Amino acid sequence: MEDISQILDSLNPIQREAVAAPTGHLLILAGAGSGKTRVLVHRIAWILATQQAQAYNILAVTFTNKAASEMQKRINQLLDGISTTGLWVGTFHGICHRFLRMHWQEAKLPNTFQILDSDDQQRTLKRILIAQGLDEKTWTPKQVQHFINNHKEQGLRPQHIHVEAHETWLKRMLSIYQTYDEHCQRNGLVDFAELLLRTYETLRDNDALRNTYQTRFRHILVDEFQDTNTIQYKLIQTLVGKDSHLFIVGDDDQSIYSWRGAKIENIQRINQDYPNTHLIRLEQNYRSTGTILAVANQLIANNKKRLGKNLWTAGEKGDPVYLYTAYSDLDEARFVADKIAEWQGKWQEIAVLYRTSAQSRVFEEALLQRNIPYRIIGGLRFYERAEIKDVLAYLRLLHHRHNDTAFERIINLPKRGIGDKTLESLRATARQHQCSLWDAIQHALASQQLTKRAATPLLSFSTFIEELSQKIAGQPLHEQIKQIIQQAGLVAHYQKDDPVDATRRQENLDELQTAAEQFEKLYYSEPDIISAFLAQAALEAGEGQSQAFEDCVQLMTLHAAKGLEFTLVFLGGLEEGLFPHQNSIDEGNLEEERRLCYVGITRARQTLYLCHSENRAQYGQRSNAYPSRFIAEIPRELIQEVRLKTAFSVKSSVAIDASFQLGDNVRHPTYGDGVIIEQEGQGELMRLRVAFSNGTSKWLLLAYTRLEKMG
DNA sequence: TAAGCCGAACTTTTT
DNA sequence: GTTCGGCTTA
Repeated sequence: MEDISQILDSLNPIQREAVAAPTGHLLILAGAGSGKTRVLVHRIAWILATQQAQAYNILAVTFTNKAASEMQKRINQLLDGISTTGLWVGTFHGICHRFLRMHWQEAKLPNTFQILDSDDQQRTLKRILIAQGLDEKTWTPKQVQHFINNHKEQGLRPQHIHVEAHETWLKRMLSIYQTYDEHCQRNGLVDFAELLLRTYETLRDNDALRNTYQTRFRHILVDEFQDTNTIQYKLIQTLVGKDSHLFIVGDDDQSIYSWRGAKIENIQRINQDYPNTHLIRLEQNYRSTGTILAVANQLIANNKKRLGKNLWTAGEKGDPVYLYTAYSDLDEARFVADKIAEWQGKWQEIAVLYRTSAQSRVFEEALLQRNIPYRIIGGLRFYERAEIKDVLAYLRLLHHRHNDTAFERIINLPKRGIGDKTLESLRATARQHQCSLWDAIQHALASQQLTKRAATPLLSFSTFIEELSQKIAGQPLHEQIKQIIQQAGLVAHYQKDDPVDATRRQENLDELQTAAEQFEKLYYSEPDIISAFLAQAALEAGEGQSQAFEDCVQLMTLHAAKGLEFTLVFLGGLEEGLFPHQNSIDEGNLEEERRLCYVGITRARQTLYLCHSENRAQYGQRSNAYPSRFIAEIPRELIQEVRLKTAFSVKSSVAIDASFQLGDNVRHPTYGDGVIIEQEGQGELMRLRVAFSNGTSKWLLLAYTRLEKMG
């Protein structure tokens, strides 16, 4: 590239220092909104433009597909036509998958190995547990899944785990782990954690291969390093050769995934493991107002375990941060929705953030009532939807008859009269012959031991799959999918199963065909497009819903908000027990909750509303709630409390609004709208009987209730 | 075999 | 208060 300066010109001095740093290991502590992605992208462009290395020598790792594609896109923009062929940008899992596809022999995998997603893994484990005759109450698939993934993420195989003779629980767990691994190996299945562990082990044990990659990757860039788990860090360490340079970007204050195995210690360990690492802090924030940053800084300063960092901005102080004390969760939602309704800009500039997904419902209802379009981020993703997984299971089985996971999913979908009894005998046959369930059908039919009632549907299923397989052979991917949906009669099945959901499912199936068509266009040169498509479906589960409604208020959990920014942010449910969550309080994990709050606050560009409620319905129970300690940790002078303009009674206040009269329309934070139908007593002892629109009526002591007088 | 009823659980979730 | 999964009944 002729114009190297263009890569540096748009950066501030510290960003420039990071981007143009001489080779050597670098740790960039990048605060929220400090231009983290920008620095990563410009660093890659800088390396290429100054010809320190070829694209082929660079590896850039991210945590989400979104971040990876964003980075790839921005690199291409910046380099404007200069080839980046050979550059590896992807998620840990994506990169490991690629590696294992290339080196399946060294990794001791079949070249047709399939990825087992979380759901498939759980189903597989469930079958193993049942096969071993274990009590489902004591040995839940979920618990076992957690145990296995947890150990794989620490790089531990069953034989590495020390067990004492008396530890029966652990012994049994290890034996299940072992059985599961053997099952996967036999059937060419690789779960998410295995992608990483297998790659690590292959590189560790194969000197030639390791040397090749260590020599190749002269620049290894890692984003969101505070989120790496043990095996991910080990993998990185294995890739670092004597001429490799680490460029690590992270923010210890934004580490919010310890419950998922992320080790915040990794970022603190870098200096020990690579003593010559140069540390650079990016503290200038380009996102939020001075006040919002002050609030964030003050809050996070309460954490003890920090590398330390203070965000600042050259911009304005801006609005104060608002605090609204709601009477109930409904009132909180009403307030938020009313404020949103006043908004002059685009809906998509607004986010409502909360600690738990269950909180979204009241916000949804309030927004729905006001006809404000919204979108919930997170939840079930496209390729995780049952109907999508059903079709993909057919596709899998049609191309790999011995895939038992796929087989189990669709053997009786739609209903073919093959029930648990028949299936159980098939499983037994499969175990006995050490074969797949598909082959077990042939054995079972040949042995003539089945009743006619069981044999007939099995035979027709087997014929159906064979015929469909011949029919779709050689056809394009989207056509195969179309045929599967039609021939299997899936639409009719969903219609019968749940007529209300059927339309939505149908739409998703159409979407799947479109997605397949797009995939074909993009990867037309791929030799095995079916496998590639299936792998992508597992690794990149896609968005929750289509992007059709672009301009929407965004509702999401704080975890889902990481990395995003909005002009106007509402942070709801700041209550003890909810945020910080009770479990975190009990586990003494308050610092992570505080970081989560810090993440939430730093999402806001211009205006931030903090909300808490004095009363909240949870698990169908209504109870009192107390303001979160995080509110108390923010200096009062940075906060402006919001009060209602309408007449309302104030608990323990001197002035009790006496303007309530018979017949007045009122609103109660918990019970909703109503009319005053009786009145007795005076002053603080005044009691009002209110008939609510839900049909109930209640006596309310004015001094202790929170009634609002309506127009 | 399949539909319907009842009891238990319930933070966060990417790959 | 909802959802999921297991158990019972037709």
